[in-house]
Amino acid sequence: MAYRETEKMRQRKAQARQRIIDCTYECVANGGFRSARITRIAGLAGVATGTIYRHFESREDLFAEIFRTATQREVDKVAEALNTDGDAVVRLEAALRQFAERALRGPMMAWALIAEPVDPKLEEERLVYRRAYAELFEHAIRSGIEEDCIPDQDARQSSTCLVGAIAESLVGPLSPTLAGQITIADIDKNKLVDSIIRFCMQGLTGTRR
Amino acid sequence: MAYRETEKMRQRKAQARQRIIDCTYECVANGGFRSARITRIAGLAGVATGTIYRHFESREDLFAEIFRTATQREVDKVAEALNTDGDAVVRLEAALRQFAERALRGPMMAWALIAEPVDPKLEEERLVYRRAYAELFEHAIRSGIEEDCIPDQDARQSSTCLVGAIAESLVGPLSPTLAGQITIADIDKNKLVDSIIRFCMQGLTGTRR
DNA sequence: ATAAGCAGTGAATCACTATTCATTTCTTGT
DNA sequence: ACAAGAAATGAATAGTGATTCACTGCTTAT
Repeated sequence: MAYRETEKMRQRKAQARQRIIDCTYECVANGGFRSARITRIAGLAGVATGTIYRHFESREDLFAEIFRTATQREVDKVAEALNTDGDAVVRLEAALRQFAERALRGPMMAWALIAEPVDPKLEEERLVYRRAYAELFEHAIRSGIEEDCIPDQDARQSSTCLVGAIAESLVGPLSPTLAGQITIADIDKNKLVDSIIRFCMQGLTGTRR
Repeated sequence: MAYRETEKMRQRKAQARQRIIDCTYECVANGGFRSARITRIAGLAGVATGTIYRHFESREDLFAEIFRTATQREVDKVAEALNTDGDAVVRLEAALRQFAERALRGPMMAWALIAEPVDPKLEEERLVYRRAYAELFEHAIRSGIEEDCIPDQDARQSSTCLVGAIAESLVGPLSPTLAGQITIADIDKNKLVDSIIRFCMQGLTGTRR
């Protein structure tokens, strides 16, 4: 025997893998999934195209990992906002705001995750994550119903509507044709976020504020 | 001179064109845009692949026409529902119901139009039509505000939320993996549609019913 | 019947990239 | 220094399906 995997090698490989992930992330954050070419990613990461395939089964697989990592980060942020103090209404507002504001801060990545047309495998991931958001909201709505600050309703259905309303409201502002050209002023952003939230909270609580 | 286009020829060509359109429609209603192959369409229409290109610039072009026709039909139905008698709240409810029920009646086509990942050109069309729906709703909301049956609000924003909420609520039930396997019972459909509408109307009016 | 010109044909081509794999380069233990 | 194996390389390949275009066959007016 002569060669055996050492810690040094393990680390070096892990670094390469991470570099590939980072560069893919950068490519996606820059132009979405569709325009992210393997050759380009390899070039950025300073490896040969073949090397990518020593770390990932396929392009789709690599993308799926990026998708999951990036979306999980967002889901966690929303979960965090839902875990603060206050009644369910306050927490839901905070969560919706978190979601929308983060999306507007990284519009291209948000678009890629929320609305870019993607291959079936990624689309499946997307559905999973939309459900993940919906479930977080659903849970909060249920607490709200128990706490009596939200009227009784089909929590699951309402949560789906929340996800849809916020996603749709963001698609326009996030769409790359616009995002590339127009810079959305902070004031507009705030107005946008406020009015999304108002609609959603009215939908939930049945009361104006 | 010898050959000159006659009425007979014009009609024959128009028929071929229509056959191509019909068969494309059928293919899309059967498996969405992505799986609709030119060769298959040509086969169904009883023409050679090359003939398709005598009638349409490109595959994308053909699809765009199908997309526009099919979506316009839906938009018209919604517009119709909004044009009946009654106050704005009643008319909006009718419109939302129309939208949802028609989608559930033709789930694959609805999915193709609303949620299937498509090429950029079609995606652009889709955005246009989402705006078209939103504008119809927006107009109705404004009348509602004038009629005093809907409280003052950002009508444009609310209309976008309506489109998002209803689209998202339908995406799950429409998604082909499900649609192919599960048949959605009429009772479930009614419950689904009712709860979508309840959320949306609460979001608009700020009152429970 | 004939010639001019358009419509239809479909096998061959093209375009596009992800993916492969024979080869090279590097790492390790003796 | 060397041999055994692993990792990296990147030019060549492959898969896919839209699109082309040289040719065939109709239609029309004379």
